[in-house]
Amino acid sequence: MQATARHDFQPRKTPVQTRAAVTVGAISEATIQVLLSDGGHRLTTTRVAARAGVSVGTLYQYYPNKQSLLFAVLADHLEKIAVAVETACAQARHKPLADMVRVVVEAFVDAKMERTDISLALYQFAADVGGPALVKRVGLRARKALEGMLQTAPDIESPPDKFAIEIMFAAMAGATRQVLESGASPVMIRNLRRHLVVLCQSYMTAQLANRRVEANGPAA
Amino acid sequence: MQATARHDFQPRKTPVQTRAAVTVGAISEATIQVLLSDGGHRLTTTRVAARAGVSVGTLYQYYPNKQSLLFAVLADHLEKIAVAVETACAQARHKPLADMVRVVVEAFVDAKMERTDISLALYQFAADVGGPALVKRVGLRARKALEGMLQTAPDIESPPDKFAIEIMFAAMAGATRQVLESGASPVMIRNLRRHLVVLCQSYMTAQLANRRVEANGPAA
DNA sequence: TGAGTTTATGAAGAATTATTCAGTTTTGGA
DNA sequence: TCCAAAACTGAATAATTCTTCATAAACTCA
Repeated sequence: MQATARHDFQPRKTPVQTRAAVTVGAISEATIQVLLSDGGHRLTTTRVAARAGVSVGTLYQYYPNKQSLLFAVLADHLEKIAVAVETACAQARHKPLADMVRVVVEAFVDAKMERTDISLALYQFAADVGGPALVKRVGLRARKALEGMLQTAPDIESPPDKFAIEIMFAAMAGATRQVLESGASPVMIRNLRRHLVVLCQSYMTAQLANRRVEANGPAA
Repeated sequence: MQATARHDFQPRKTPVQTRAAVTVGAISEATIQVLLSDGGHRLTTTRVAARAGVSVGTLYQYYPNKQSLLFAVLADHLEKIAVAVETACAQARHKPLADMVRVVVEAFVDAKMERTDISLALYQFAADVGGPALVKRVGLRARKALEGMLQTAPDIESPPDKFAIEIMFAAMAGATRQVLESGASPVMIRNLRRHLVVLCQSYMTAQLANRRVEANGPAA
């Protein structure tokens, strides 16, 4: 299969002519198509090329190996999630805590659900394809954005600490994934969106209250 | 690769002699070992057999194909999780709501973290190996146990509805997974355990309060 | 138009892998 | 001790799959 470096996730060359750009786009889309229709372990470079309407050779002209192809698609998807969260955080600055949480959670769930199929299909590759590093980086961006936003909340004394933010993000992302993977019905998804807001809001306030208690009198 | 039925997850035959039982155990253990040391896509039947100290033929005497091998290991792991949650639910009956939640969450996190490595390694196969069905079944068992326990809570008017329970479970399981996969430090894990209790507790009470408000005067 | 560059082709090569089965060894009871 | 059942062996088989490369087509712009 592969014998050389397995950390070569970078594209081999970038398209110059329009024709090539179209090709690369088609290959990307075909990757997702195959992933969805044929499943993870039937995704072969030949099949992707066929679905994209090009030959295998063409595929290898832009991606040095199969992994880099999946890496590109995964990176693309995660970028959208990150942008959605960052945008939401920017918009909700200086609003009350409850509003902040609602806006962010809804933005996240919506972004994730817009292409449920892709989220789902990509998860199974994350491990082999440099996904953990990507996921970690996106998580960091999201938490940074959250932190910045929360510091502008007018109705709390001091912003939540990093752990609380990390937990909230993990709960939000994890619960969404969990529900997705267990074959969520549309009803369930709508409920998820609503309940996840309540969950994050109540956790944030509870966490702040706890901290105040601990500060005033530990073990009291 | 495989050409016949791909839903044949059942073992081919069960050991009679002690020797065979030892062999099957060794194969199970070797599967995990290889999964951890070599990674998911380098897990081959030959490699597993070698690590177990037997020949490939022996492996195929008990498992009809590679998938059934992984299925068995996954089922084993999930069974432990399910039992942990059910036991916790049984123990916490008739206690106050907050205690119930704490006991269950801690039991879940502990069970999951006892063999962090296995949890992590197995997730990447869940999709291809009949995992979703297994996961769904375990989730159902867990939620059933939770529901039964919550009905005995002395300090609430009426037990939470099924959606709330489902969300709580998703948040608990999902957040744990999320933290695990992002390379959790021991400190982070300890914090997860503590914060997840707060998160679930506050969600449960908030959810109950919301329901009361909605019942008394919707859109007020 | 035409030379030079970019892009596309797809059969062939090299490796790997899941699975079988005919034959050998071991076991446990009569 | 002896033998039938159980367990084990591992080379061979039959598929797949990734990746390359020599060749051909398409495009750009002077």
